[in-house]
Amino acid sequence: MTATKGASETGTVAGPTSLTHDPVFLATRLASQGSSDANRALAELDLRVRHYSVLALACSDSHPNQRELSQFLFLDPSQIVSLVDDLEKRKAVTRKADPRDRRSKVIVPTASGRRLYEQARALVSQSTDQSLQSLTAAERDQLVDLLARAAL
Amino acid sequence: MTATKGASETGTVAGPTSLTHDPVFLATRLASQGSSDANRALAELDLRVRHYSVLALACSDSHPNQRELSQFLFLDPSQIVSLVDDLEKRKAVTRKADPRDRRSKVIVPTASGRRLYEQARALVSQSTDQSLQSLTAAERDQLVDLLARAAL
DNA sequence: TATTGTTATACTCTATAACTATA
DNA sequence: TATAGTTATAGAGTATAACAATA
Repeated sequence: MTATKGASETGTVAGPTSLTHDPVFLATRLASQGSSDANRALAELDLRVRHYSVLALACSDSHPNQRELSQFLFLDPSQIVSLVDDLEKRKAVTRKADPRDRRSKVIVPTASGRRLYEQARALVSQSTDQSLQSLTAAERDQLVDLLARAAL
Repeated sequence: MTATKGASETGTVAGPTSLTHDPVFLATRLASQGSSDANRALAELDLRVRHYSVLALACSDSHPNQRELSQFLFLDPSQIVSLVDDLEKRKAVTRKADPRDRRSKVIVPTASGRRLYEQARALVSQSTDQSLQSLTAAERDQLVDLLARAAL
């Protein structure tokens, strides 16, 4: 049994607590709820949010190597290995040795990897709209701005 | 080796990505960073954020039973059992059968549990200040308000 | 019959250390 | 010596099902 609920429910613990004013607790709740929803949405592409994050960065213009992915995603290098392994097995990305430092492997998307990313992005976007339906567009922008300054 | 970094670093993936505008991704990063810091701060009390959350709700005026804790914290009922077991072992809370429904067990703090909570709260508060040092007090209030409306 | 709490179990995620190949 | 990636492994967190007590 899972305890995850719909977006606008809090369970029956109603009264204000120190937790309900704690930004880290609230961020954890949003992350848990949002990731769970996004995982459900990505299931039809046989992807998880972790893989989606790696794929998104591979498709960006930053041409990240595995160490950079590790730092940006707060994941251990060994976890990146297995995520990239998975994406490589399904031909969504390849590891390309950096000619200037052959220890370093740049993760580059294949053509089908880019198509997969676009499909996934649409699904995640829908899922996020759902998770944040209680905010107006302006409030959502404000939230993104504040979160980016706090977390990036 | 852990990949968690200080509050103002992003690693070397600099360019804007869809991820850097994704509220769920950003919340996940803040949650990961903030919880990691809070766990480190709580270590001196031999507490983890999970236990702290349960203790905080037990010390609130909502008098939660285990099912309510489960729903509010997005944790499985079986996980609540083990968290409450831990807190009960160290005499911070007790399980009190609800006379109106004897299946239900209300989690109530002991006197020393309340003292533990106050100590923990101070540590978590400091840790959160650290995590959110890049925001002004007004911005932080705004963030809490938006997160509460999105996540509660 | 349905619900609360509990136990047991399997699965995923995370953290740590040791190794290799390059630098 | 130090760093990028890899492997192996152990520990923490999560999900699922079955059960006892109570409603």
